[in-house]
Amino acid sequence: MINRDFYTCDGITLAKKLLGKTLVRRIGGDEIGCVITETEAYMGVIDKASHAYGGRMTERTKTMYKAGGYSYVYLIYGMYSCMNVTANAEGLPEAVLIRAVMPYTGLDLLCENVKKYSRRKNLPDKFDTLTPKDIYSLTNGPGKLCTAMNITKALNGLDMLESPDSDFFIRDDGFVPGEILSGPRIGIDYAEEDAMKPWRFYVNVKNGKPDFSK
DNA sequence: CTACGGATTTTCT
DNA sequence: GAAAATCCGTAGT
Repeated sequence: MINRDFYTCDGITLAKKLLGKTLVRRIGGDEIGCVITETEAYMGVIDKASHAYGGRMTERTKTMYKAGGYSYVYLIYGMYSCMNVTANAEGLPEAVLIRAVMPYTGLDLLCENVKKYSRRKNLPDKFDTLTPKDIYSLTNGPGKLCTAMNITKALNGLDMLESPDSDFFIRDDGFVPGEILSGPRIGIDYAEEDAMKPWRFYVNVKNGKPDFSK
């Protein structure tokens, strides 16, 4: 089982370690499990792209200052949630944004959520005929994966360590990434010199099939 | 394939 | 009052 030490490292290290781990959401006794394929590191007070740049401490950002392994969920552009995991020790506001996942368990429930909460109009009537590429397109963005897994601000600040009564946590199901690629982070043009830093990490995904061995 | 605008509301200045 | 760690449909190449 993943323990606290796993999260007690800098954000860049954690962003790479989270690739291949399973984000688990339980709703009404059913489980949705999605394997993480893309992450971004936000490096706290020294990172102009970070909400906590310069030590900013507001109602929103205070959960970033928690110890490693807690959820940081916030609303972006008025309509989408973004899911992060805090990194490093308490008082160091580093975090890892989860940018994309691959649906693994609970696909039916996941598809129900997309139908209920997504603004997409061109959804197929029958989800059981979806190709791997179609399925991956339901969760290949930070807002999309939160819609599909019904992750909202109500889940902000929760401990992501696995426990029997938790309905939101991270688990190791044994997926091992192949080559880990990296590049600049997305949507942070305002961050000046930090906008170029290669702090986005991802595995290659071909036709909806990520580069994992198990 | 790329480019653009609209949706929508919390958060911070 | 403006910006925001985004997504989706439409139009153009």
